Amino acid sequence: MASPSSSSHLNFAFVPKIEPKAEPLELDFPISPIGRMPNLTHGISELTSLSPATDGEEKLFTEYHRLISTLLPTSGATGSSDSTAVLAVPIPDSPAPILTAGMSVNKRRRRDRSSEMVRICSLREKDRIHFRNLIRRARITFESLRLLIKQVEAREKDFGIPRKSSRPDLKAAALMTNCDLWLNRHKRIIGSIPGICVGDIYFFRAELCVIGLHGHIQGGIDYVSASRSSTGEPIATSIVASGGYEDDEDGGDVLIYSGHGGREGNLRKMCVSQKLERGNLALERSMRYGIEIRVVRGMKIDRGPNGKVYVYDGLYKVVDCWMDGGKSGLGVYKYKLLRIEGQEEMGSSMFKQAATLQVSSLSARKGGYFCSDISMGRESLPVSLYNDLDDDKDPLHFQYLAHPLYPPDIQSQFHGDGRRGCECVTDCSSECYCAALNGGEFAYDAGGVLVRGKPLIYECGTACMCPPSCPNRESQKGIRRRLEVFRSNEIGWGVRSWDLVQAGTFVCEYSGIVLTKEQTELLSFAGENLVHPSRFPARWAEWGDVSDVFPNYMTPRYPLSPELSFSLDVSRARNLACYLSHSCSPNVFMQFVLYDHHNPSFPHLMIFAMENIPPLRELSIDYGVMDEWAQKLIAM
DNA sequence: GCTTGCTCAGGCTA
DNA sequence: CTAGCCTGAGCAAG
Repeated sequence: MASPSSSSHLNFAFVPKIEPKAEPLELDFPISPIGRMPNLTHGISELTSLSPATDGEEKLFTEYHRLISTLLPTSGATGSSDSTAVLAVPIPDSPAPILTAGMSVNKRRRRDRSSEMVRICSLREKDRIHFRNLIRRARITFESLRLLIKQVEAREKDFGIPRKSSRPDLKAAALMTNCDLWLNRHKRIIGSIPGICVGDIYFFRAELCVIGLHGHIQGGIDYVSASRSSTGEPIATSIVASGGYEDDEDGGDVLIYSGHGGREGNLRKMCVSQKLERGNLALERSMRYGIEIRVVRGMKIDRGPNGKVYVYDGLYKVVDCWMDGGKSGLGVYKYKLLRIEGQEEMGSSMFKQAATLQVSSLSARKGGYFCSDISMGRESLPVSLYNDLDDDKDPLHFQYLAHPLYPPDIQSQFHGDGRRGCECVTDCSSECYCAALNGGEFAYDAGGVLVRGKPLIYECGTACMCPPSCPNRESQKGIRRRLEVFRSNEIGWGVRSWDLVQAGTFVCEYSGIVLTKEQTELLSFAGENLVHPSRFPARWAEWGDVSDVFPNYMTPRYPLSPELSFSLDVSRARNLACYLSHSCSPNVFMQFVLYDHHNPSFPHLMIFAMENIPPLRELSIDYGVMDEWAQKLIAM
């Protein structure tokens, strides 16, 4: 097996990270009961018992049945695999509703939060992956629903239907509640939650609730209530430190947190002194019993849907508690929390570290930065190269291709393909020609976020009249975040971002020299390793999948994408994408896009985020073929 | 069980 | 750009 840097032809770096596939969980990992809590009797399988989407309240559903059925992909769009037929398919007038009016929704009461406290001490690797996948699935469902609801409401607005207050985050969470899709509600987990990593980032409080990291949509202190705790005392489990109280001081490993209460309504100012009750008492009791507290920090950011992110910073212990005069002169409870040692680096400090990288020049950075831009200006932003392990500067030895290079005869065909574009002067609307190509809707929302993956996306392109700022040109605008190719012991080469990457946004294109089917066969025969677009699993289908909530949801089948037979040769020329590492639970996925020509047999390979990816976390994609390869590696 | 009060949201507007 | 207004929904407690 060739190492990433010594192979003579295929030198790209998606080699060595091998993760076993998630398997059904065995139920014997150790869980320690807390205090006088009863021993766990049911086993951890309960943690995974998500019931199917059958229950719920009719009201929310019926409202969204109707609306969403006009938007969700349907099975109605059939057509031949002939590429010219794709262009001929008109906008469906009334898509077959995926949610029929009579769909039965059994009423069942939402499950109450449990009071049984458990601590999960250690997880085997395959359990870790299993839980990670559960969390991933819940987050994708939440975000997909949120984007979908946003899209529905934007369309309503276009039709002049007024809406009072739009809170797609709350609605998404409510739909998931109705289907009993909130995680970790039937056990109160003390300490780390399986599947949630230090550094994970969220944009909405509702999302924290959905995955069970923190139980309150507004409240800062989550605790097991006194009435439900076996000792009759409230026990705190997690806090969100958003800086909402004037007395909060945040020093990273040491956190001074203010208790709640003492305020009226939504006022930020204190009105009366706080009392040692509810969450305040819970934090004090957690200190007394040595219970660890999950800490989520709210941080302001420039990007993102609401200018704010929530970062999970790991476990802390309350070490001190006192009543303070407070800046307002009123009594405020203060808690000193110390971060437990031996955890992954704090997510919030990764933000700070990444921010320093943004402003410092190459020479001012500490060792390891070899090159400030391996693309030599060919990408829209510089792509830096980092290696503090050895002298390998492999990525510098290739010609940098920001966009794929098509064979001349193929390219000449593109010009004769009779393509036309839209004639929109300002913003493209759903009436636009390009919208029709996509089945009457655009793939992206107004903010340029991919609403759901599709077999193929037609962006507005060179033949269109609309301005370059058109939202339907998202992936052709080039990379929007500072990306870095870096060397690590575990993965050989990898790619990471200096900025946080919001789920559903474009990351980069996968580039190389395009080989036709015939050339591919010839070179494969010669033993050349090539990137085969057809081998990427259809991970795009996961992005936008709301079938857990709407069982009739169908994966988009339109626009049609023919079987892809071309390949990319990245042995001579490439871009940063070929340094993406492989994972079975990837955080980015491949989406095929057309914009500069209309030949669906040769789409662009565009990479989008399927999770919110914190700064400096490695990006990983599912190469598909790796399973076989990984097995060989394991066998060696 | 139901109701009420509490809450470091988030969206919109002036 | 920010303050303020307003609706919001889960939870604990009564």
